[in-house]
Formats: sequence, structure tokens, C-alpha cells
Amino acid sequence: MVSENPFGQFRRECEEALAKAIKKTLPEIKAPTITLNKTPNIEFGQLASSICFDLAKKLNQKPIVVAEHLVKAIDKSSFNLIEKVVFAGAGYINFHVDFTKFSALTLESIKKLKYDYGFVKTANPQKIIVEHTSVNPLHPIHIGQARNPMLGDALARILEYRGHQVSRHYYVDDVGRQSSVVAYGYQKLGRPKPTEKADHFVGKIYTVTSCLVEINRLKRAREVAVAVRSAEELVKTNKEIDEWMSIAAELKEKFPVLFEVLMAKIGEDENPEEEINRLNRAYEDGEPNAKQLIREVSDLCLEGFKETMARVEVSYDSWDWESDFVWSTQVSEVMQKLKTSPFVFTEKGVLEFDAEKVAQIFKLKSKLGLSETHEIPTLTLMRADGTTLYTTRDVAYTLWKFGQAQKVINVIGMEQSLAQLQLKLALYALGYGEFADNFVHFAYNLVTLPGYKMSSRRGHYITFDEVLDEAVLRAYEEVSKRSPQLSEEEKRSIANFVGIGAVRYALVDVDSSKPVVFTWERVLNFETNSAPYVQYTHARACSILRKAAREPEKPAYDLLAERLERELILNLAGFPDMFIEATEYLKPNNIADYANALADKFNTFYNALPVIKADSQELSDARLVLTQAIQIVMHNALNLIGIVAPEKM
RNA sequence: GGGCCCGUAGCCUAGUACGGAUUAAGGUGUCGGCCUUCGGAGCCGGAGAUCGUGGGUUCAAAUCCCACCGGGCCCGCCA
Repeated sequence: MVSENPFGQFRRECEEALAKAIKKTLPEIKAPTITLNKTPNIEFGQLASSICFDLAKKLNQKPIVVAEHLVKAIDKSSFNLIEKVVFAGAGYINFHVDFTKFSALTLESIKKLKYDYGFVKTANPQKIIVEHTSVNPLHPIHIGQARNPMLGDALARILEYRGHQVSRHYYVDDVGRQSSVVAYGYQKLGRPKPTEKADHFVGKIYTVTSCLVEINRLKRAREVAVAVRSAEELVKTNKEIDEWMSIAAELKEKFPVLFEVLMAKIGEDENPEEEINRLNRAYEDGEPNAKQLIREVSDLCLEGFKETMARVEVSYDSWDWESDFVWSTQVSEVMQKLKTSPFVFTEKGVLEFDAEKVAQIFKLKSKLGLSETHEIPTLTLMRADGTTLYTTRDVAYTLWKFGQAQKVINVIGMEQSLAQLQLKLALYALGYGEFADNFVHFAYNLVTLPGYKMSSRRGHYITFDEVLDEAVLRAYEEVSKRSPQLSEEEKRSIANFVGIGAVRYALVDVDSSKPVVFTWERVLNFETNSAPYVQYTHARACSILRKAAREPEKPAYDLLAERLERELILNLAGFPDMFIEATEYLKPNNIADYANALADKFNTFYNALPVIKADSQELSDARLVLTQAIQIVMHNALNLIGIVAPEKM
């Protein structure tokens, strides 16, 4: 017999048994919803119901008395996996699984389904777009931004395994002013070929250019302040200039040649800021030279991103350029439609979107989890000069996404929650309520560095590449120390998947709503609760199976009676439920936790109980099957979060 | 000022959506053990927690409600 969800099957049996008993003994009570809880202790069985506390109130009896009646009325003979049902505590009903049958069912199912085990398919498969990463092509991806692709990719993976048709999208935000800044600097340098990894190369140009342009702008602002004799303005501007001058000094020291050249070239322009604005406008208008230039420098940077993402095995199905939506009619069409809706008004010559009014008229506040008294701020849709703003363009982009998917999940930092809410409300305003309902902002909390704030403008950041390099280097040292007998090639390959796995794990492991403080210690952790730990445990399981060098022929599952063995079987049987939950509630960190807990338990198991040299051949066979099952499930779990499950390390 | 998120041993984290069992679960660090058979990236044991604070709801609260405190983020004709 094979079950794709052994624990789920047991749960269903218990629910049915209990429902029948209630119907039989208490026909006057209308069928309550039955939810079963995991027990705190294996001695209380595997599932428990506390329904008697509710029933007791209605019946005006003691919970334990009700429990006793119900237990007596339960006919377990018509069920397969229920060994016994007992009443306990103040009024619990505890269900005990028949371990002989359950172990056989679980282990045989895993053996049969193998690398498909656990991935229960949804009854409602959908086309889903997961947009993630979407780092602006201005500078290398830094560690604060790297949490995004790690979460996004894990989400895409689990949804895919769930049976959805997932498409991973990268939104290239090339329309902002910042893109024009870097393009301007790049142009001034004569469009040089990168002398290093392209995104790092572009990043330096961006940082230095933006600093020089800012200083130039502030100096002109100071002249104005002097001319109009505004002391207040003068003090403020001077302060800003001082700040930027210190950044400039830092940059000059770090990149002396680049700094000198850019300073000379930018100095040729009377008003660099005006040049940049002109470039920006030309780009939005689709002027060919501007297009050529900005696309060229953006592409350069994206090439660097692709290299980085290839290292961590993250890829994308679609690269969506924001500019394409501006150049086509899509953005202007959305604007037109919004303009004619009752939710857009003009104020001081600019178009404003009244998100609050939408929420009120469509009565969305409680649905969106907002308090009735909270007033949602308006959103500016268009500048006075007729150019559009980021969120406006995002509305067009989102509609385009819904043209090819039923559900859209945006992996975007929680600092953009308001903008994402306004975007959702714009969809309602446009009459696309169904889209809005299937529009998910997967918000995650920030990664911060202890000590200082990351600032891409200042060039103060730890790049994701650096973190990966360091992790692989550290892993190499570890492998060399622990397994000196391995060949150089093996060591390098192991160091790579261990180091990268460690980083992926560290960024996925924490609940996405919680902030993460980046420390090297966290990411380079190779001990318990890390990818290397789970990987190592997986390799040990493989090692035992290798050493046994035989297929278990007569496993006697009833001999797996040790508490540890039973707990392991329960863990394995619960993998499908865990997977379903992680997928439905978008909690990739659950997978990491599960893998770690399974590794923990397995480590304890094989340290305490001999597998190959067990007392009897039948027991040894049973433990071998158990070990196989653990190896398979650990492999499947690691796979879900994009981590290699090695046979040796 | 308004809104959102976070607050669990020295440090890091699970549990919170859906309230349940005398003892709130791991890790790290700390103290003490383990070449015992399958790889010590490991295993076993000890100490270590007013679950931010105060109220409330409930037979039952880390979990739900209210108020407050601490930290972060957002409230741009930036993205």
C-alpha cells in the first residue's frame, strides 16, 4: 500500500472516527468542525482532540465525562491506522497510531515514491508569476538585497513542486533617474569595457558619478541661497555639501583614477544635473541614442547579476523592462483609464489617485486588514511635466502580468508595503477586483549590518559576491581540515555547494517577517542548524547505506519500536503536511526547520542504535529502510530550498 | 502626528494564521562527559526564560482583544 501523505491519512481516519462517534452519541448536536492537534508528547498518542471542552459546555457536563462517552462510541475496527483511542487529562481524546501498519505504510510509500515523496499536488493548479530580486541595475547586489532572491527562489520552487505553473520574473527598473546617472557617467568615460565583473564595474561608476553630480548640484544651490540671502537655506546646503565632500574623499581614495577622470569629464558640463534629466526624459520618450546608451549600461550590470545568480542556482524565465511599458502604450492606457475613474483628481497640476476613496467605496478595509479609521494616503500618478512615476508604471506592469497568470506574487521588501497597497487598490479602481484578490505582496523584513547602515549611494555595502566567496573559502578550509584525503577537485566542488548552501540556508531560515542582522557568524555557520549540518547528516546516511551494501530484503517494521525510531517515522510521515502548509502559507523557512529537525533526530538515532549490526537481520533491514527513507526525505527537503544533498563531503 | 512590522534564556531562533495537557522547544555560548560499532561538520548530560509591560476574554493565553513601552520601516512630482 502506498500513501502520498501517510500522516494526513491517519488524521483523516481520526477525524472521521470522531465525527461518527459524535453523530451517534450526540445526535442533537449539530456536527462541529473537528480539528485535531499534535500531542505534546508521544505518550499521549499522535493526535488529540479538545472538542469535549466545547461539547461539555453545551451539554452541561464535565469534559472528561463527554470524552469517555465518545471514546466508547468510537468504532476503530472500520479504520486501518488507529490502534487505540483513549480519554485523558481534563477531557482530551487521544488517538494512537498503529505503528506496525503505520511504519510499513510510511516507509514503503517513501521507498516507492522516492524523490516525488511529499510533494502533494494541489487540486487547483494555477499559473503563478513570482517576481523577485528586481535589483536596480546600478551596482552589485548587496547582502541586504540578497534575501530577496533566496526567498523568491524558494517560493517559486515550492509552488512548482505543489503543481503550479510558475514563472520567475525579474523587473528591470531602468526608467528611474538613477539609471540616467550611471549612464551619464558611463558615457563620459567613453563607454569603457569592464575591467572586472561587470556589475562591480558599473557600481563604481554609479557611486562616483552620483557623488560628483550631487556636489555640483549642491554648489549651485548654495549660490542661489547666497543670492537670495537665505541664511537658513545656506546653512542646510553647506551641511549637505560637507557630508558629500567626505564621501567624495573616501571615493577618491578608493578609486583614484576613476575619480579623477570622472571629475574632469563631468566638470566639462555646465550643469550635469540638467544633462541627466534630459537623458532621463529622452529615454522615456524612446529616443534612439538614449535607448542605446541606457540599455547598454543596464545590460552590462545585469550580466553581472546573472553570473552571481548562476552561482546560487537561481534563474529567471522573464526579464521585464520597465521602459518597455513606457514605450508601448500600456502605461498611457492605464493612465487614461484611471483618469476617467472617479478616483483620480488633479491637485496643483498633478494627477492624484485617491486610494482611500477606493477602499471606502468597495468596502475593502477589513478585507485588507486595515482599521476603518485609518486613512490611506493618496498616490501621485504623474509629474507636472507629464512623466510617470514608479507605482503608476507598476500598475501597467501588473496588468500585463495578469494577462499571463492567475496569480501574482511580488517578493518586495516591506518598506514598500504602502506602494503595494496603493497598487492593489488601483486594480480595484480599474475594475480588476479579481486580479487584486490574487495579487500578493510577499513582504520581508530588512537585513541590516550591525554598526553601520548600508548605503549604495555611499558605496557602503557588503556585496553578495563577497559573501559567497568568503563562504566558499571557509568551506574549503573546513573540507581540507576534515577530509584531507579527498582530491583537490573534490574539495573544490564540496566547498562550493557547502559554502553556497550555507548562505542560502541562512537567508531562508528566518521567518521572512522578522528582521535579520547580518553577521558573518550567522552565514558561515557550519554547525547545527545550517545547510552544512543537514548536508553532512545526509552524507552520513548515504555512507551507512553504502557500507551496508545490500538491499534490505525482509524488513520487520514491527521491530522499529524504539521511541526514537517512532519519532523519526512520524517526522517522515509528516513531511507532506509540512510541505503543503509551507506552500499554502508561503513559509519557505518551515522547510529549513523541518530538514534541521530531521537531521537532529537522525543523528541521535544512528549514534544510539546500530543499523548494520543490529541484533537481527530483520531489524537491521528495517533500520536500513528507515535510513533510506530519511536520506530521501532530507534530499527532497533540501531540494525545495535549492540546496545540494551530497553523498559525500 | 498616522500606519505597518518586530520584541521568547547572555546571543540566535521555533512555536503565534487555527488558544489546549504536569516540564515553553532547539541552537550558540558556558560547565562536565564520549576514539562504543556505521565518517567527531557528531553524540550524551548540567546550569540558563518575569514568552517586552499592564489589563481583559476563556475551563484553558507565548498564541485572541485593549492600552502602553522599546526597536525598525513607511507616510516624495524617489524607486
